[in-house]
Amino acid sequence: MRREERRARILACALEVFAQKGYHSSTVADIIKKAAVARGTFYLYFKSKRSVFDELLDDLIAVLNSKVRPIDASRGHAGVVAQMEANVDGFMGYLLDNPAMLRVLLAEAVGLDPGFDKKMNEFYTRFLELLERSLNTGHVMKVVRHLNTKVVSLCILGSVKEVLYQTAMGRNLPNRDVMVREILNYNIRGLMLPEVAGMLNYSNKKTKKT
Amino acid sequence: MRREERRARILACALEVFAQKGYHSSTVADIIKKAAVARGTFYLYFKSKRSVFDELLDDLIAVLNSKVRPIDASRGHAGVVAQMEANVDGFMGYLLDNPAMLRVLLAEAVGLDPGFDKKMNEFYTRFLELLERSLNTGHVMKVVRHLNTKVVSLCILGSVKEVLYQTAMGRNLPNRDVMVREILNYNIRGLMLPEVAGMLNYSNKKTKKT
Amino acid sequence: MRREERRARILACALEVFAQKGYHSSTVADIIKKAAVARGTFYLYFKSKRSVFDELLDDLIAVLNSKVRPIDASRGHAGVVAQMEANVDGFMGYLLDNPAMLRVLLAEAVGLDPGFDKKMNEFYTRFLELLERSLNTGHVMKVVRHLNTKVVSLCILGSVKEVLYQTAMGRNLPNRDVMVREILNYNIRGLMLPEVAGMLNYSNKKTKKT
Amino acid sequence: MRREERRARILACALEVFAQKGYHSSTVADIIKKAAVARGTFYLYFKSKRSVFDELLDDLIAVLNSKVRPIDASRGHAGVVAQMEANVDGFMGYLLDNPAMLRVLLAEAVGLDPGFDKKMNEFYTRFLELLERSLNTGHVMKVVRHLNTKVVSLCILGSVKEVLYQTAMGRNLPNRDVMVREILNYNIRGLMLPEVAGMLNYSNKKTKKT
DNA sequence: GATGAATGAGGCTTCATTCAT
DNA sequence: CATGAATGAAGCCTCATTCAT
Repeated sequence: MRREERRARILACALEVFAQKGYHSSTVADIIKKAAVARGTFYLYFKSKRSVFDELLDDLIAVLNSKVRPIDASRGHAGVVAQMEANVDGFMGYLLDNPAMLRVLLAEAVGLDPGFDKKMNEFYTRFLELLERSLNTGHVMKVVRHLNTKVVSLCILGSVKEVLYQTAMGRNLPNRDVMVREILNYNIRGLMLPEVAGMLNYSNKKTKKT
Repeated sequence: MRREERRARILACALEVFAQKGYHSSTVADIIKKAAVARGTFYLYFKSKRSVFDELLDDLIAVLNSKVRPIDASRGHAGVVAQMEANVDGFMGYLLDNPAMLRVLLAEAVGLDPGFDKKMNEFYTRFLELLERSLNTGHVMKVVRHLNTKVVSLCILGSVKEVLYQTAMGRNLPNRDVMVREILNYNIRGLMLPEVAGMLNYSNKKTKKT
Repeated sequence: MRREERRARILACALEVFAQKGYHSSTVADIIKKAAVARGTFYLYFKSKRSVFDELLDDLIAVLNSKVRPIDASRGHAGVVAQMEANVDGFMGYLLDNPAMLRVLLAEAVGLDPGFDKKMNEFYTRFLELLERSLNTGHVMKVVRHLNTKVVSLCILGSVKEVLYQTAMGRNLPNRDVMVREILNYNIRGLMLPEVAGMLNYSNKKTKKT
Repeated sequence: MRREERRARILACALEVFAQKGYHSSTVADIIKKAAVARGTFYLYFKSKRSVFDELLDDLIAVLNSKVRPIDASRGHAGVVAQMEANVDGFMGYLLDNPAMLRVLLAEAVGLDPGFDKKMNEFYTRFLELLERSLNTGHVMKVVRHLNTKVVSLCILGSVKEVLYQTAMGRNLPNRDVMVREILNYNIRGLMLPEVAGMLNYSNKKTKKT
């Protein structure tokens, strides 16, 4: 009991420190100072500085994975949108409520080293597969237009990530509800008025390239 | 002349090293080894390891800034799309042709330290302002639907960045033309078939929140 | 307790090293080798190589300051001489008993950098003010002849310093008692026989200059 | 001709630089910048940074040696004083007219390394021998009182050096004439009024020591 | 378990000197 | 001769990790 508390305290303090100073600039000294434990104690609970970050990221990934569910297209259009909303809202909500986690995920865990890159890659892959599956289902159900699921899944992911990333970096943005609604509308409808978009047949145009 | 070559060689090698190992894991030793120059030579051309990265990033930012132009909505719908394509293609094209730059921008320069964060923030701010202006113009010209320009600009930026980011991380994706086309279509039209999207009036729904 | 011992050990070894090789030629490697501690240990106790020297000098200055007291002329001629002797003997005694300190003060701390120069300047200023005050008092008490206290204070200080300095540089000199006695007599009486000195009225001569 | 000029220019600039920043803080870059010659040129004229300092010091020592002559006591008391004055004035005058030399001699060349220490030692030894000889002669001629020539020679040297040293360190002092006169009076007469000094028989007292 | 002192590998930078043009 | 680019040895300091108490 005591043991788990101590461990959790260190973990929580490490999160704060990493979020504030970044992984590389954070020292074990920073963490133990904030956690008010001795240096040796830190290594009693964790193998290394790196393993603490690892665990934080693993926990975060597990939580986020639980926030997103594949979309069941059989429940009608409104149902699809509701599920999309639930996913975006769940994912964003958790991170916006935990700004330290947000920073760690989108700023500090990026480009750290090949090991982390792999972990992040797997994490995103799960989301992307889920998105692709949802898009495919949607297409079959005549809800989603014809599109390249691989690329568009990335676009969807990117639209959510960027809003969160810029939030983490301190950009001044509307509140959560507005952000979620705008992201969903953007994803559902794109940018243009339907009558204009309908006039374009960009998708059939031959794109010339260098 | 010789002088500039030497400098460029070191810069290029540093770019490779940074792209491969990340800023923090890269050492001056790595760079000079790759460039086959002596340690002192490095410091003859650059003030510090940090200043090399700085310069690489500044150069990259300058190039990318030149690749993107605000959209002139007065040239008709097709013109707008062509300009969007030119922007996306120019931006992505340069980075896809320079994978090391791509990695540095989207993976290695993220969360490095407050100084770099500021620089990146300014860089993205310029793009976002440009996007916002374009969206506003488009809205006035009755091309772009009613939307929150701040949030949607981030979505647009994010959709491009994520495709590039995952490319940099080695995800297997279609070729450049397909990616550009899909990104544009995604941005113009969103995900859903127009008839379906038209049935939804999500934007008017009251979103409840915790 | 152990902690202070360790610190003192490093400090003592650093003193030896500085005395032997001079500040600039001494490396942290030299110090830790002599102290038989690891590199990191050194920095556990001291901020930098410079700070060790700083501390040695500060300690030395504090000790030396305590060795010298202003002269109370009210205790008669013999009393004045006794106080002069106590001062010279206390000052010289400590340094002659600590040859490393002696070398550091008079050889290694000279012309190191503006920061040290300032410290040394303050140190000497305290002595000089004390000397000036004593000379003034002595003059009022009709013990000390008419003289320029500023210049003569320097002369007194210099006579002591030079004897110590040359001792530090290895010049073969008489033992401490003889040195103290000779310095005192020199300061009290000057060089010449009183009857000769009395015949001169040099101080009234007009000195011509280029 | 040209060759000697260039050499002299470098030497002069090096002197300025050494005087201003000290030997260790001065870099070859500083010197060549001030002299406006190329790096390679510097090494065309001098073997090393160290050898420049060496030469400066050697030159200075030669000049100073020429300024001081042994005292011929046969010319009467006034003559002795005149010769003392000539020596002190010559020595001090040159250094006060060349503040850079002054700083180099008394601040920068102190405790540099064993090689310089040796050179300085030889330099001072010459002076001290000269002083000792003069004192001995003076004693024989019944001009100088009974004293320990070794120690008192150091005192004399020290009184001059300290005044110069503190001048070099920027202490505010009277003009040259006053300084010379005060130093001479101090050396001839000591501190005390003759009648007081005469009452003391300090030199016969037994000095007790630890 | 808990502590915190000790460790030492490893990184960045400086600068006197050399050498090809 | 003059130049200045190139060199690399050497020094300082940090900080993750270990270990004796």
